Amino acid sequence: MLEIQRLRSDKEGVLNGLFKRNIDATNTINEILDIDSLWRSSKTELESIFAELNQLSRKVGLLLKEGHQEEASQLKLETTSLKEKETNLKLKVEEMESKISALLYSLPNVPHEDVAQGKTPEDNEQIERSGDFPTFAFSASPHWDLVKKYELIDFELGVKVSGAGFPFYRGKGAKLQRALISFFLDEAEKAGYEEFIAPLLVNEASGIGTGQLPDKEGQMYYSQADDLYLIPTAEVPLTNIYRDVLLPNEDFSIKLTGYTPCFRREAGSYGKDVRGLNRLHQFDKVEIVRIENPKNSEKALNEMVAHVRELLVKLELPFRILRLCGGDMGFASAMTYDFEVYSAAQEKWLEVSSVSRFDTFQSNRLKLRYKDDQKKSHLCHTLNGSALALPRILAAILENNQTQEGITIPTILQSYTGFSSIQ
RNA sequence: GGUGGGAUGGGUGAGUGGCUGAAACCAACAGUUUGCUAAACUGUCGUACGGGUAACUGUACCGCGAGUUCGAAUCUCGCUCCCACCGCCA
Repeated sequence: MLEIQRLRSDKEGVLNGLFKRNIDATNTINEILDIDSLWRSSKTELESIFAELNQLSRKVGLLLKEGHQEEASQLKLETTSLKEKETNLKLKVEEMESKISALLYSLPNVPHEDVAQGKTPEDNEQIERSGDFPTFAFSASPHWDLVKKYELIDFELGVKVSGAGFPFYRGKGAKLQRALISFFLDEAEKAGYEEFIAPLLVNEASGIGTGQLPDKEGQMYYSQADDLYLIPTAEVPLTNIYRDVLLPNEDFSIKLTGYTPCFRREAGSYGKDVRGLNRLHQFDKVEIVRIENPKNSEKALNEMVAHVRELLVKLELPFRILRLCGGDMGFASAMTYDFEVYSAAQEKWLEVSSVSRFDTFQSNRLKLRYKDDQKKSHLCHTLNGSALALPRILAAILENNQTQEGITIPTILQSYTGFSSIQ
């Protein structure tokens, strides 16, 4: 949620920023500011009524103590009209407050100044492209054929037991999955992130904290009997550790990581894009999360990008890094880098990581703050990124490393898998 | 699922209708003392919003939401969460 102070002080900047998302928020912001100024004057008036009532009550108390019954009941009468005014005004103030917050919740984050305007993925800026595309002397198979051939993943079995998008990993497929998770966690640990095993179901407050709720509840699985949501990413439980937290000083850098399954309903997609491992209802992911002083968040973002980049280099996968344009960024993000690996048989780029800074957008909802040297509190910055999402990595490894004899496991993973190829 | 008990500031914990935003202690921070450390002493020590250049000031907040009352941390009702014991279960 944007800070209302920001709208008050820099309306033009916010409007221009949102324009990069192709959103014209002029009406919304004007409405917010109109209500806000009315709210402030009403609030002041309401508080002065409270002050008056408080004084009267105090006087009544004193009078009664001294035994002046008559004068006390006189004063009591005076409060009735005040209380009536109070009730009406209070109602109005509350109405304004909920209107303002509903409008504020509807606004996405303002893109960082370096983010380009744009509408579609075509408008994303390529920052880097690395690694060579593999070439094959035979006709390369897509991963959904490979996993069948080598009995690594069983989609049909998943359909039987759960439904489409819930595959079984089996044998060396399961082992490879486990190897990737361990590798990613170990790398994160080396980079200074503390590992967590997080709850997979979260409450409503957590969903609101990281921006999934309200609005995007359709994307999450929901257990009605318990009023809990299945996490779409570890970002939700990990970041919400710091909901309602006031850090005692300005010297902090919090780095968290965790592996979790992720659950996404992802309604409305079909076709080749969702085939095989490309889009699942349940998938595995290692996430990295950071809570930073605003002055360090740019540095933190760069470190995270470098970290994810290094993972892809070690896995020997051809990849490219994109800085998303305004129109392609997520609701809460101020800047996002997407990582895509090239999957050689499908002959296309697959998104495997998204690294974002949210600035104060999440922390404002989370009420996550720190105290500066002057003991004033400020909102922290939050960041997160996938490091990495497993299925498409697996798809790319399988497709890119296939030979006519089998699939070669990337060297870095071999100590984790215990085998160097899949026949 | 059943039966009890509880929820007060960073922590422990006092407070059952009126200068109580809240005692006391601990922790923390600053200072004095000290060769250093420790101890001792002194002081500071919640958050949010509004007004004010500022000093400051008004209001709200004692799990959440209603209610009673001139006045609620304190009384009433509803809800949530936590703890203990029993049952069930990995």
